[in-house]
Amino acid sequence: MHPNPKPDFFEQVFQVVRLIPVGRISTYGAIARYLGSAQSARMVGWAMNASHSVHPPVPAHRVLNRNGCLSGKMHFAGPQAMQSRLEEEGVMVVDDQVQNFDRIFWDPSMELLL
DNA sequence: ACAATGACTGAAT
DNA sequence: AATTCAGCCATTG
Repeated sequence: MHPNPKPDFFEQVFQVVRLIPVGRISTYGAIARYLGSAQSARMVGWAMNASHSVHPPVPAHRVLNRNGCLSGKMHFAGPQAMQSRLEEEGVMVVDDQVQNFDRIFWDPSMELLL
């Protein structure tokens, strides 16, 4: 990879995602909003796409779209990798949709007041 | 430098 | 309630 011209945004995304507790999930939009770019949800997704080779690891499987569905599962090692990881953490997934979405939703701008 | 793309979202239909 | 439209902006061709 080339030197980081502006890795700030990605790095901030990684930081926040790493704070999502086990057994909880968040969304692209919520993270984007927390970072001040409410309309940059797509960039959060793009950051996740780049998060595989990042250290320390980023729990990208805990980031879903606003409907609570595993929109990014295709980008993991296997087609079921994302769901498996979530289920290992106690998150129930049915038909690519997380269950009890409202209950386990972790919103950084609400939970992570600074 | 311009056009297209995407792990999205909120508004409009 | 479900589907479509249009913005969003970093990255890539």
